[in-house]
Amino acid sequence: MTTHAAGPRRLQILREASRLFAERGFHGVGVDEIGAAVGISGPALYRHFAGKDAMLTELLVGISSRLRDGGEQRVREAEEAGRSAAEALDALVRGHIDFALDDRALITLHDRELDRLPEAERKRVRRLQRQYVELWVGVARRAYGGLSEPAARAAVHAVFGLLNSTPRLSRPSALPSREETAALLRRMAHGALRAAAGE
Amino acid sequence: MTTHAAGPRRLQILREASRLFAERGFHGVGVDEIGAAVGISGPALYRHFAGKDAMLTELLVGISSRLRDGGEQRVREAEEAGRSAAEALDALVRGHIDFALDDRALITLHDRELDRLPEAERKRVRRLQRQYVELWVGVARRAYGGLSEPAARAAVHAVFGLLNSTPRLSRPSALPSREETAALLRRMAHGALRAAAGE
DNA sequence: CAGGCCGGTTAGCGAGCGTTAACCTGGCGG
DNA sequence: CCGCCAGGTTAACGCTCGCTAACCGGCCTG
Repeated sequence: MTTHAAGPRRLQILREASRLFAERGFHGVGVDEIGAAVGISGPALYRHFAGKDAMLTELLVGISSRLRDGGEQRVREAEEAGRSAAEALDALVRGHIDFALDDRALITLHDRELDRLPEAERKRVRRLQRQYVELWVGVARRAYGGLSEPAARAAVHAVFGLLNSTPRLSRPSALPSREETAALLRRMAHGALRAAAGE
Repeated sequence: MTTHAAGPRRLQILREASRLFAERGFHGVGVDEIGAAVGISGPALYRHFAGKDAMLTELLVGISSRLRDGGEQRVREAEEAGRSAAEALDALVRGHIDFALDDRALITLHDRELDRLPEAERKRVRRLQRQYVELWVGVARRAYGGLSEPAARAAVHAVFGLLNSTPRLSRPSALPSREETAALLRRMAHGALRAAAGE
């Protein structure tokens, strides 16, 4: 079969691989290094993954799915509770911030290494990403009046860039506490969206 | 000597190299490809550059210098004309937007491939980047009252993420016109900064 | 207690990479 | 007219990389 079974080793490998890929880029990390990071060496990885590409694929598909599924769930919950579109949008913002602050390496990979995937998998990831964007675009347009669809899409991309900026900071120690950072990003995201809609 | 002379060929190579590096990553592009992109093949590049690393170095040092120098000039001009800190900040925003929209490939490299530089050059580029950030931080804190220095730094990084988001769009054709995009980004940047300062 | 399989090991292969070497050519200055 | 040099060429080298092959020990099962 083409897929391997699950297991704690597998997860450990994925965690270390995501860290290394984020630090030095997909092509900049060798399989021996990934193996060494989990205490085994080199070709033993092939007992768990079909190859180096398969690791990146699994990481990117995983993160895109989690983003989209988490987003859809938050919006659904807000709607079922009868909350406003503005509140649903805030739920999306908070969810994305949690993700960006807790899984910095994955966020980095997510918008940096997509082009290193083989064609078929790349399409799959792009589809998930597009669905996530469209979810935001819909909610944002309902929350703010004067947003055309192209403008909303550009604005959403810009907000993603804003929210994903923290992983790029060289020393995270230079940041305020996690809660302060989250609050700051949340305020900025809403400020940016409000301004995009033209006050 | 270690440096090569200037020349149109050199610039042509740098332009194509930046495009290719941005598309597929530094490690994902071979020297033969870069050569082919300018109509010569492979090792002929070594008549113009000491090596592949030297091309990336020159690109990153160049862009970081242009950003910092351009920013300092704008702030200086604003101060000499007696304009407010808010206006100086707007000048920084506009300048950065022009850069992001006109040199998309370079902006991408700038925050994606820094780690592929040899240690010495990387320090040099980081120093330029830090100076640019500090320029923004100073102006932003003068323009808005309630911004602590760590918060201002995080906010500035976030705004960079926002402004640099457009190159990541798969098809730029999905964007509004250049002027509309610039205006949108400008509004969003100021909205985000205002919100960071706490209204 | 025998056997299979799970998850390791080391050795090695084949391709691709950046780089160097050796050679060539056309234009320009003395 | 001669020689030099700038700017190309192709061949080849050495290294690194992803991956496969061959082998092996421990544990669980029949």
